[in-house]
Amino acid sequence: MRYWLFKSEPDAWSWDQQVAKGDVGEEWSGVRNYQARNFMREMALGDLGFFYHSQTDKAVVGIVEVIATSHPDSTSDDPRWDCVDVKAVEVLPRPVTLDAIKAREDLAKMVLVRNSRLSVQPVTAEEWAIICAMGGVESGSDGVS
DNA sequence: GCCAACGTTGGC
DNA sequence: GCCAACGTTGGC
Repeated sequence: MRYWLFKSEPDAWSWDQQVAKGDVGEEWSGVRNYQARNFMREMALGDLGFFYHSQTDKAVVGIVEVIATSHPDSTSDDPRWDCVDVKAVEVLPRPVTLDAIKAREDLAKMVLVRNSRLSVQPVTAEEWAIICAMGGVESGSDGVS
């Protein structure tokens, strides 16, 4: 079981829209970057990810779960592009801002900090636990089914 | 709205 | 296969 981070502009696809989809979830479509696509191809059912709002928010706002492994992106005719499906699992009681993340020594190596442009990225178990704690998520690394 | 960083494209 | 040009992303 691995951890990830999905980045979205709230204007394009917001956490609220994700929540509104419920357990049906939604394709994480529109990724046109090989690195990001390759990470999605590595994802397994039940993997968890942070939902990050870029631009106006710049904060981790929720947790999603992978509910379909990599498949062709329905929004592209180009067979190169795949994506997974995710569903909203839990909102962060307190969103964790980019500023707060950057302020922490133990999160300095996060991809979010180091390569801000990558839209789908891996998160270590340590980083996951720290951000869950910062966000006020009780369950942390387990039990969010 | 600007600009830096980065990825992709296309000419050679 | 290199590299310049260009487009896009995202923080500020």
